Amino acid sequence: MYEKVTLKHIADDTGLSISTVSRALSQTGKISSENQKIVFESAHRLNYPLSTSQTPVDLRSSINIALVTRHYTGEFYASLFEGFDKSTEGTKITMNLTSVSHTDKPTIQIISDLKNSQYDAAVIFLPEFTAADYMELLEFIPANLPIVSIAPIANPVMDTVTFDNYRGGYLVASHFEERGFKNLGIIQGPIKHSEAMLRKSGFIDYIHASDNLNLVWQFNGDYSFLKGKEAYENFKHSDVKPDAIFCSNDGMTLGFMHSAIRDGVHIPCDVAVAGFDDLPTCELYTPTITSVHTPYDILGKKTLELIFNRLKQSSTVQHSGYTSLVPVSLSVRESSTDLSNVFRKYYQELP
Amino acid sequence: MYEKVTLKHIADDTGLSISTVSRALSQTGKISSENQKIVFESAHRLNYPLSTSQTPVDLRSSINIALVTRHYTGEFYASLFEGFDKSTEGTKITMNLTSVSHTDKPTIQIISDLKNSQYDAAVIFLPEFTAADYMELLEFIPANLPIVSIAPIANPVMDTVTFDNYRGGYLVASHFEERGFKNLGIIQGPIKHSEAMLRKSGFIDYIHASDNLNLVWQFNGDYSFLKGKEAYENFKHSDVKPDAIFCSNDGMTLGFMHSAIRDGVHIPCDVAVAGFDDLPTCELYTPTITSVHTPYDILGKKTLELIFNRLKQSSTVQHSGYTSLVPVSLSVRESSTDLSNVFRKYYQELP
DNA sequence: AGTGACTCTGCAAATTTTTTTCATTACATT
DNA sequence: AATGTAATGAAAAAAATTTGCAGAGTCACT
Repeated sequence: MYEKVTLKHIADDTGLSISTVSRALSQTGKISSENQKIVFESAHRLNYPLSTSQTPVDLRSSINIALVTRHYTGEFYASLFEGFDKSTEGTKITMNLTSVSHTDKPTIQIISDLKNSQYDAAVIFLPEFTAADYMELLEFIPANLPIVSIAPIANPVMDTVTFDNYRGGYLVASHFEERGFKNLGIIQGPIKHSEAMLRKSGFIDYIHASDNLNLVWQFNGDYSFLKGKEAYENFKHSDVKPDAIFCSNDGMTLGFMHSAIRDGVHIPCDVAVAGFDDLPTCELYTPTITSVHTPYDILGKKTLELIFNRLKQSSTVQHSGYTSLVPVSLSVRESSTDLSNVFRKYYQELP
Repeated sequence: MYEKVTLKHIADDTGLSISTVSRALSQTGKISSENQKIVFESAHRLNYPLSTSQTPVDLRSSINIALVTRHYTGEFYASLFEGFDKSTEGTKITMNLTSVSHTDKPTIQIISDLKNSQYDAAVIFLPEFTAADYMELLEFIPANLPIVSIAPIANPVMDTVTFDNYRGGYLVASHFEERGFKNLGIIQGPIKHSEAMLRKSGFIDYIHASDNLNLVWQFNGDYSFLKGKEAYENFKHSDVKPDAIFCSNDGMTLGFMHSAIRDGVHIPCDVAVAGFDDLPTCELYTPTITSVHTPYDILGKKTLELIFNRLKQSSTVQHSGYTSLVPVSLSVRESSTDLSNVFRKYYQELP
């Protein structure tokens, strides 16, 4: 059995009197800020039961933020988390990855419970959430738990920080034009995902605005590797073949290329390819893959700034629905540029 | 300002008397187990300040376990976390990924602090930790915070659950022999990592025990993609060339293959390759990559079992240094088997 | 140097919260 | 029906926390 921790313990620990400790913890004025800091530090160290957020933000030794997502396999989530983690560098913020995949509890319940598990705020990435889900979430979460979404929604009901998906698609089309491709194709993401539609729109809008480009092939994907392979089969049997294809995410890019290469299709000579997400694999694959680069560390930095400000104001939480877009860029690689003989030799002298 | 939550609130909430609530929370006998459960549930819901682990394990609504690692980029960590998360399915355990990378705090400090952040236990994966580090860690961590390591150590001072790395290397050599390869090579991992040495030993011991096999080439790596590329350069200029190479992890496998393919080397015809970790990429690469499969979900399940038992005993924590090995298998793919013309066509008709 | 306004602190009293004692009830066993 | 046991609430006791008050510094101004 643990002995109960009381003000007396903290008083002994800090050398102050019980009254001073009490005043420090209950924040009823008349206390020097140094001593207040000392008392909170001691209270935390001795494990005095303080309900969450009883400690003012600037006196905390650390701020805990949960990153809530659904799936985890693959590089995408590793990159996402790494970006957030990197952006906590030099701050007293601690990021934690929390799962909503392998559990019976409803997602909204999990997020609401964060408050009781010493979390100060939550970043949610749940692209499959509908407007109704968001509304329900807003109702249930504790009022003093700031939440920021990093998945775009058509009609944002809470603060959102997300990549400029529209511009990503736009950049790809522009790059294809620059490279001299004329007939373009797209493997789009799930229709219900807002960001998939934005990527598509950016791509198509550029094509329509240009005199040189035509959209000649389209395929509905779901972001999975296997759908990418399916897309290739569709492409293979299509009458009109695009010169260049924009895949809405790298998972499908990899699937498409995997099948294509096995079929003797040369990328980019036969068909050029560009993806979205710029996963580490893009640089490691053969050929290396052109992809829209999404700087997770900047996304993280922006998001944490937003949360930090929200925590400081503390008072009323407004889920204003303000969206902030993080710019993306294009990492141009071999899969969309003319190859300077890189693979000419490859497998040539085989029997 | 939040109103302070007292026993009275819980009494009103549950319909019980203050005395009963007090008895339930302080666990001084004479209380029915149903009511105790009800009281704890209510206390949690109303956010009554309970210092961590004041609630007995079987009455908790959830158990929080932290997975502490250093790096995060790449699929390896995503797979690791996914495995753990999967193994919490159907339990009331919640896993969280915690970083020790991007922070000024010393690692040991972070782990010690977990107790204060409502964590009930920790799983640590810190391959670079030395015996001295582990000893120091054991001294500093709170006595009632069970810790299990999932990185092998030569002389384990705390409970360890890890893959059978030795057997992994052994399996690869055995597979190479079966395939008819004679002269083998190895790109080994960092000498300071215990598991890297085990992988190497398993591989080499099999070779020595066999009459058909010779070890003709060796390279010291560090698990990075770039070292894999370096390894290829070394291989390229080496006089004796192995028929088949075991790369101690998939990062280096990818680096080696990347350079080799660009140099017109055919894998597996010119040189066969097998890796370790069986990352998702192994199946997506061209050619697909043979690799030692490490079942993270089973590792997770084993680890969580261990922790759960430890939490139930609660009393004295013994860091017994008991090691438990999770079996690995070999995922055989194209990079080490004779290719049935898969790439014959590829790039053949280029000018 | 003296004065007053101010802040911060500790002691002790006041108040609140929690624990314990004790009587009562319900229910099972003999 | 008598006895024993466990669980509970009311009230008393104990413990913990907050508050009133006085004193000690500090600082600006005379």
